[in-house]
Amino acid sequence: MARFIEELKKSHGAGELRLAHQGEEVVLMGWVDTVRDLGGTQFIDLRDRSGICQVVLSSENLSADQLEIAKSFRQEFVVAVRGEVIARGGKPNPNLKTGEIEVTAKEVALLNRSKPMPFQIQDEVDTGEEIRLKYRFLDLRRAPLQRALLMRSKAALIAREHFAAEGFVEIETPVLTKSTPEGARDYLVPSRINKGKFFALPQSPQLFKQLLQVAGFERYFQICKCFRDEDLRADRQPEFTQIDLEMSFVTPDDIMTICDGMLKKMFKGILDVDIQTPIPRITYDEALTRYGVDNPDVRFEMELFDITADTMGSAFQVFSGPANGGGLVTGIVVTGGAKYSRKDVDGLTDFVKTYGAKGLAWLKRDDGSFSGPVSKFVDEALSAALLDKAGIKDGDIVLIVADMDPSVARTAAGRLRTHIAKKEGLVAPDQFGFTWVTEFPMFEKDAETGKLAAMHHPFTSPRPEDIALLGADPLKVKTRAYDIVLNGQEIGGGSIRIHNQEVQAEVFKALGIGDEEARIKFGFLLDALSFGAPPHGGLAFGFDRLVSIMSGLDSIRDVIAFPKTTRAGCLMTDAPSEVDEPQLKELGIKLI
RNA sequence: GGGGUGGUAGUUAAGUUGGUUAUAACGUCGGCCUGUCACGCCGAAGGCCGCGGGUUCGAGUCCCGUCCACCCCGCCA
Repeated sequence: MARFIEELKKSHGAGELRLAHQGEEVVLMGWVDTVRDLGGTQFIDLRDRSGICQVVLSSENLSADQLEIAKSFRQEFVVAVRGEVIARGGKPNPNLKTGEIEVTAKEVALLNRSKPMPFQIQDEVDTGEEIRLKYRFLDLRRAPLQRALLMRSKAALIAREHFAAEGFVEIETPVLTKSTPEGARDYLVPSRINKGKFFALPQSPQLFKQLLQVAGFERYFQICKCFRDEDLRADRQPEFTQIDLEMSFVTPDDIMTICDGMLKKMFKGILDVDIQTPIPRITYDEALTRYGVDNPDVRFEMELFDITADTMGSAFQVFSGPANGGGLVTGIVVTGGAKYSRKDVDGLTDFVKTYGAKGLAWLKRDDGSFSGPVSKFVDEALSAALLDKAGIKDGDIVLIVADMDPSVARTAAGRLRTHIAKKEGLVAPDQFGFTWVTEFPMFEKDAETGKLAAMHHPFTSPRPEDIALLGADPLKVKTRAYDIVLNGQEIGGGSIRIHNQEVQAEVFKALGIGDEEARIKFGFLLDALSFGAPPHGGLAFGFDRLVSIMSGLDSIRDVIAFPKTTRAGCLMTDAPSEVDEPQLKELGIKLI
């Protein structure tokens, strides 16, 4: 074994060998992917990061001692082989990139054994995620996960190259920082030296990157971990990675342009996909009107219609009630949807109910007439609206959501839109649809307390023309904020920030944050704004989401080397775990 | 916090109305095999049916609770 590694160095990746290497002596090291022992001749597929190559082990080329070692090879043993690349004696294997050749072993070594695998190391694996997460180091041997992490690495490199070329400075910000009660729940870290006090892990480096603008760096970026102690989803992990940037003396357009450039390079460099730039921009209001959501999937049409005005006189209370009561009557037309069974529509009804809709009204169009339980309510106004505004045609179904709360109707219809697109396969898997969504409202009303809350964050700059509205009609105030949306997922967001302490004070006031409270929570920021803060703004990409979409994977867990479960734990390390009493005592912490 | 799906050999699954010894495939182990490539053939081992109660003569199967994984709503400035 010492002969390999110390004297005989690995010369090639197993997956790199081609007919051009014919006749060369190579040294391969890697894992035994499969063993095919025919008795007198034994074939193994040797796998390393680069791929797979067939190795021939036979008595014709190996001594008895060596042959005995070869016979001991099992799946996932770590082995080394010295041998000659030859053209396949048998037929080529079209399933392997190295299928034209094989390596005739002249010397072999067993570098390490392996226990039997908990699951097979194959590209397509049907093993449950629970067992794969427990043995994550084995799951990561699989080619799809290797590809995803290699892609992630490449994407990070392209981002660094892009921002470096644009004059950005990469600066690290603290991981142990101050808890801020706004926003997501903080992960807290106790301080041994300051008993009873806690650091918080950053939800984002937001304030620090603004302070770096006050410091005069003008262009900052960082690829950094962020932490949020909230419930998990397929696209949400408690710790995740942002590509974070901030610039001075810029408009929203400047920032969007810089980000367009990064995305263009990434998609070209990694997927060889050309993104049309500038990426289209629509306002928040337009996104809601056309798609019902602020993260629209723009890869397909099926836009929402608004028939509120057309149903005011309807005899159907489900429509006329909301239509006359400040609500909304909206929906979508599914082309060819007349084929839907009652059961299909029931399923869609259950779907919209999860978003708070009371139900789903539907009408089918066939042979120039409407059918369905609601058809008896189709008066002239509704018929005209469905034909002209909604554009329903023979063979279609129209799905309508009406609600006294316009946002409930919009959200339900909007989610229904993407739900059906997925069901009907309206989007190709390798299709990418980008859009910017701009001019978000400054505030939204908290459903429980009725108080105003910052929609983005309280440092977001209102549109200059809306500053006067801050006191008078805050819900009308629009901001210089923008989200970048890809395939219906928010992959980044940012804004121009407030650089003027009077405006900042007004925003705090609108949020019901008093002077004293503001000073305690954000005193350092207000301080900084008072010492010549330049106009500035920025954005942060959700790096995990971006990579997961690029790699065509459904969950960001698949692009994170060691992800956590939906209960925010790690099945491999068993974190989080209990700690010893002395450790708690040292920190001055007592469990209740 | 709420809703849903699932949990049976190492892995993936089947398991009828509650009924004898809980099946299969892959993997593992042993044997045979010199051109296989998901090698093939023969044989063997391998089970806390997630966990805890309950109903019953009898529970993988029915009931209650609980844990875990995943998906969704709420939440995520």
